[in-house]
Amino acid sequence: MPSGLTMKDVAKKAGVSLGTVSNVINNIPSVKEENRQKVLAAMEEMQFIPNMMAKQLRSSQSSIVGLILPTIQNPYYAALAEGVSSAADACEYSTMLFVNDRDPDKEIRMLGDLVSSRVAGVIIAKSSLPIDLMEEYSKRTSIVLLDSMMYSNLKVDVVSTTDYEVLMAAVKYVREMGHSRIAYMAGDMIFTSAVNRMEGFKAAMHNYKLKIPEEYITEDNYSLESGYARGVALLSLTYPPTAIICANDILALGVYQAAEELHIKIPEQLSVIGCDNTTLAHFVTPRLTTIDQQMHAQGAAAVQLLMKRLKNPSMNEMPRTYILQAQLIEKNSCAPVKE
Amino acid sequence: MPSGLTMKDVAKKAGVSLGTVSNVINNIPSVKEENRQKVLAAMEEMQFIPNMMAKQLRSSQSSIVGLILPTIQNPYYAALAEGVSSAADACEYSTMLFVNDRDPDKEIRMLGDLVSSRVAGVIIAKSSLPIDLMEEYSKRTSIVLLDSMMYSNLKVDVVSTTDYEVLMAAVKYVREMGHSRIAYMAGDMIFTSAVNRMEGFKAAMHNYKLKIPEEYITEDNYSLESGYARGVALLSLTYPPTAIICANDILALGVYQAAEELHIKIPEQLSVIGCDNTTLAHFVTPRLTTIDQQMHAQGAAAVQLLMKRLKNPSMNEMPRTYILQAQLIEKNSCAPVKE
DNA sequence: TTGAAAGCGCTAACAG
DNA sequence: CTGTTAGCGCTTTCAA
Repeated sequence: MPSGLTMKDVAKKAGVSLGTVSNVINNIPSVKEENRQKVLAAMEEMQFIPNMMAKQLRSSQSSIVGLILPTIQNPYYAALAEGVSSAADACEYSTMLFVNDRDPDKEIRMLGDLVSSRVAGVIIAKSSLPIDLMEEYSKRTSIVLLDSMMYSNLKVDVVSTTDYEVLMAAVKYVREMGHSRIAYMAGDMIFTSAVNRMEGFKAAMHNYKLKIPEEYITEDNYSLESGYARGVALLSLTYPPTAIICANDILALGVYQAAEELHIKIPEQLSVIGCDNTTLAHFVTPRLTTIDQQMHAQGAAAVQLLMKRLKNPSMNEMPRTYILQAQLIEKNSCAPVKE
Repeated sequence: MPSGLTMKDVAKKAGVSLGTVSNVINNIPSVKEENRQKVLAAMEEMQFIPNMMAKQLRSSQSSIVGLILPTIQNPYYAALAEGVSSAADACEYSTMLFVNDRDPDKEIRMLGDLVSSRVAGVIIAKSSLPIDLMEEYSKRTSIVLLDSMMYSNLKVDVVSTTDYEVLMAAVKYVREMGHSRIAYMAGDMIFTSAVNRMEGFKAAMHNYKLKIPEEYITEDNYSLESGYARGVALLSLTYPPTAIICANDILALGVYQAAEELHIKIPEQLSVIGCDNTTLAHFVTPRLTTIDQQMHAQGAAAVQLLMKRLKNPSMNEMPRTYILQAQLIEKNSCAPVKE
């Protein structure tokens, strides 16, 4: 590819100095209008496109935001990515996307690459970075974490939703439909959101003075298979739950399949609540009542947090937390208990 | 953020010259082992992370691949993005992601940004860039197009699937189940894949000497609403189709909703084929027979094409086309016609 | 208001 | 095999 013209070429053609061209490009007002026009004309004519790398190297500031995700095939992370990408775009930043496949080594390498690229900041979802590395890297770039492990005392910002509260709301929702045998299907408990949700669930059950049989709480991965297997197990109990709250929509669909197989009707005989409000929730029958995690908004919030730190580097060293309101989205998978 | 140590600092600490440090970092074999160790030790101790921007500026070669998509919330593009990202990662490239929201102006700006960043190459899905701009940009960076408008005579590489053939296969599939009233629900006809599929459909119908009533072919956007509306219209005809082939899975789900509303049973009374093999196809009842577009593989192929051009810049000026095999994925939404 | 000049951190010749 | 040096294309003083 042609290596591209430089500002020097533009300057020559416009008959001004390199500095003036720079001033025009950066909208420095002190440029004489006549010269500005000359430069603009030259740039247009030569189809000049400035070299970002040189600009960023020289000014040692980047207009790139790094984003590290476990995957992007899950609509949940896709929404996050779009939130980040569009918010960054609105601030004239670009997004560098890395998918780590839940491989901790890849996560480390990718974060290293991002630091190496001297990006403005990095947003990481579901980080499981060892705390010493997180500390190390957080000294070298601004980091915003979404639903990751707990890193106390580190200067990393955090975006999250009201996991605790919304789980309470979910319990309340089915409780008020008369349910008392309520199960919770959790995901991987190393992440903050999982922990908070679990606690919200337990607290709500406790408030209602409802017993939680040991078998009603399960922890496993987020797959359809796991949802199905756990669904079958739950529904085969002597006292099966009449409502199941799942840590994501996929698990809930696994429960749908388990229920279908056991000829248990949803929502008449079993209420199901999912989590994430993915498109899936919309397309299954019955439509799945689910918890909206506002991933798009979370992505945008993460970018905002980053921008704040960049604009004010001397900002309070304290990490900031931005908490969004998770919401129960009422659809058709829950119904009052029938006696 | 601390601006970071430089190779100069490393050189000083290791007691060697800047050049030697560079040689160590770039694995130039001529470095004396003793010095290599000293440099490595110094880098380790100082936690040195090289500055990519400087490296890329100086060597005027980037290790970034640009990716422009209409959206990433559609699993179809998410799979593509993951394919690109992971293939790029395997080649030690990073991915810069842009989501243009189907806004042509954004697409132009984003491509400009990418060229400005002097990325190694750009992969664009569903490009609708005016041909003159495409020509202009294709001179300045390597471009690989996926399912875009036709740009003849331009030096842009293309990745696609066997759209024509697979549509023929789809028709064959339902034809052999006895269907003869087969409708095709198309998408936006400015893109190559849409054109090819349509032609494949018509050719297949022609081969089977089947009539295509005018109402059986519709063109509109890819939304659920459109699928529903067109589904209702088709199924309300005096001679409604017994099989509907849709240009994507979402449309097919719209047809599901239309059928449900009209109390038409799928697949007993109506066969439906989708396209894209998104997770949705897997989760609906009955599972949707669909066409797999291999988006993940397409993404990886796009990266390969780029890599080939980079390794061999003097490569044949001819644009290359990489065609992947689309596949009909048989699930449960089609059945033989009942008389 | 502008031009000249000094680098940003790195790579790649080149001499030694 | 290593050190020195000249830039990559840009921003940013600093004088003029």
